[in-house]
Amino acid sequence: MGRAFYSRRTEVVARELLGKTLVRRLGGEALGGRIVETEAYFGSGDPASRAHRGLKRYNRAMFGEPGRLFIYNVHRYWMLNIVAHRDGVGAVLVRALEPTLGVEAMRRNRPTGRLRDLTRGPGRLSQALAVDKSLDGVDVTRGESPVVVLDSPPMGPVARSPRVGVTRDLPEPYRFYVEGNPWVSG
DNA sequence: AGGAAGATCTACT
DNA sequence: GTAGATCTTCCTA
Repeated sequence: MGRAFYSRRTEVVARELLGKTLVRRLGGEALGGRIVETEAYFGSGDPASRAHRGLKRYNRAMFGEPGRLFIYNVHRYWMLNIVAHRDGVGAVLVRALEPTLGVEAMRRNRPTGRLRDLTRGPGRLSQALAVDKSLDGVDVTRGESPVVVLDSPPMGPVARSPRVGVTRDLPEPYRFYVEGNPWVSG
């Protein structure tokens, strides 16, 4: 997907990323899968957002060019976001994948019994794809990047709900997911 | 230098 | 279904 795809309202991009294929290039292999769950986060008006209290060193990617990764830590995990906004500030948290590529390599990164637990949830997904802060700012619209997003056919009915785990949410629901998909968290 | 928060996960019961 | 671990970053002193 190109720059124009991400240069739209954050919630539109969050909705349209469902079904797309997220690919992580690692050691000559391609790992990843179909995006089945996302959330939209905004700028100063969003109390749950990392951008809420203004520009810091660690969140500068979120204020920048759409189509770049914004990686940030919570507890001991890394959250993978793609910067997406038209006016203001925003990013889309990728919360879950249905694994389709490099399953063996992902299991090496994140040993787990159940395939279902491989990429269900933002922390698990980042472990399986070996995502950490070093990928902050990577441009996913460039073909040679270590993370890219490929267009893919739609997957099924989309539902929305309040965002997961946030202490202070917005009145509108900003979580989007593919209804009934086993890799959706929660 | 130390404390607190946080968009989580695991391992119990 | 709930308690506790764990780590990066920020804030205050």
